[in-house]
Amino acid sequence: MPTPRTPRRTRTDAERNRDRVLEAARALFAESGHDVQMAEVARAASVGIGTLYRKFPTREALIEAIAERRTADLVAEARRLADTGDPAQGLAGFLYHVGQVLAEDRGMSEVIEKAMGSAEPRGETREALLTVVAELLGRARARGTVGQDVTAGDVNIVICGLAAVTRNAAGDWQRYVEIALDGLHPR
Amino acid sequence: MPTPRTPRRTRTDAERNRDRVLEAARALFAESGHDVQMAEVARAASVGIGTLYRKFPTREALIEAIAERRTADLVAEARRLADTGDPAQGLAGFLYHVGQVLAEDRGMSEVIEKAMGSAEPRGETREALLTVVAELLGRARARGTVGQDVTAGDVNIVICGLAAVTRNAAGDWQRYVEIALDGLHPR
DNA sequence: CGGAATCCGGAGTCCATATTCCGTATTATG
DNA sequence: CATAATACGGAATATGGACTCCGGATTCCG
Repeated sequence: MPTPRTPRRTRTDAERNRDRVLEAARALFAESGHDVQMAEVARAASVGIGTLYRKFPTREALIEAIAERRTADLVAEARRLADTGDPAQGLAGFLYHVGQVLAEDRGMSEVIEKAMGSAEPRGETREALLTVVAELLGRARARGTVGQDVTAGDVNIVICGLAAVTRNAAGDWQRYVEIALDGLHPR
Repeated sequence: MPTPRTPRRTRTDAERNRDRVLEAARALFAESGHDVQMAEVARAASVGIGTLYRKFPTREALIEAIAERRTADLVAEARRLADTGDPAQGLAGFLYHVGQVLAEDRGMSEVIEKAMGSAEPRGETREALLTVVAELLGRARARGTVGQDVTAGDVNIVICGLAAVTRNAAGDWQRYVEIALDGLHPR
């Protein structure tokens, strides 16, 4: 009789290492963007390169895993703001929040720039982000905070630009948000 | 008696090849950004790799040479717009012009994003660009097209964002310019 | 033309990095 | 504990691409 298969529990050290890698990579990517060397990630995680690759078979996979997480956080915050009735928050609050996050995370600014810009936002999380943003916009429009003619696409390109600004003129992103918000206001 | 040095004229084929490289690189960079392979540039220029490297000892040097040229063109156009008295032109006209150019030149969008964003715009041409933009802003402010509180830095970050938009959402950059311009308008 | 003086081409060198492989070490069960 | 099942580390390998080198081709000058 073959295949008695009793699937053991995942080894605790394996799980711990996975977390270490994720955390180290998150920090490095935030600091220097996605072109960090895999070896450096392994070192920062106090893990062998072999282990790193067992967890994430490809650099792409690692980047993707982290992008997914962080995007989910963004979505969560957007939902929170959407539910909060606070008029001062909503879309505007979200833009400031995104600016804050991207200014401290170069890797994410790269992810978001692409996600908001291009027409192929692979991954359901990235899709979810577009959805909440659209909802945020809907509320803002209903409240009269932004013009009736403002589209979701408009907001997306504003965020796309925001990503570039946080990446290159880290100190002035708030001013950028102000200008963009003014530009979206009903005339 | 050594060193009688009679410096010959540059060989015509050498000059021709230099132009070919410059043109080929411009086209390739415009199409795919700066991460094109040197070998590909040589091929496109119908020139050997050795020749390519004799003209431009480094990939950096090649990129720089082209960036310089194209930036100079931008400066020239800005000057033209500044001198034209047409109220409809000026800063606004320049932003549309930049959008147009960057939308068709990925390489330039990379250059401009950095030039307008960071605080170290190496090269006098890049410096000149900042200067004309400031002048354009001055006139727009005088004319009341933009708010009195708008600074040169504000315009720079707007252009920085524009670069990202042309690169990722090529179709919507005009809308971005509209929004930004609205955002800069006096309230 | 003749022969320097200059250039040209592109195979080959070199190096940085991602990714693989496998002998050991660690952990989960019974 | 014994032992199979899993995971680990990191040297070794594979790959991609920038840059070098030099014998051969061109062009300039008198």
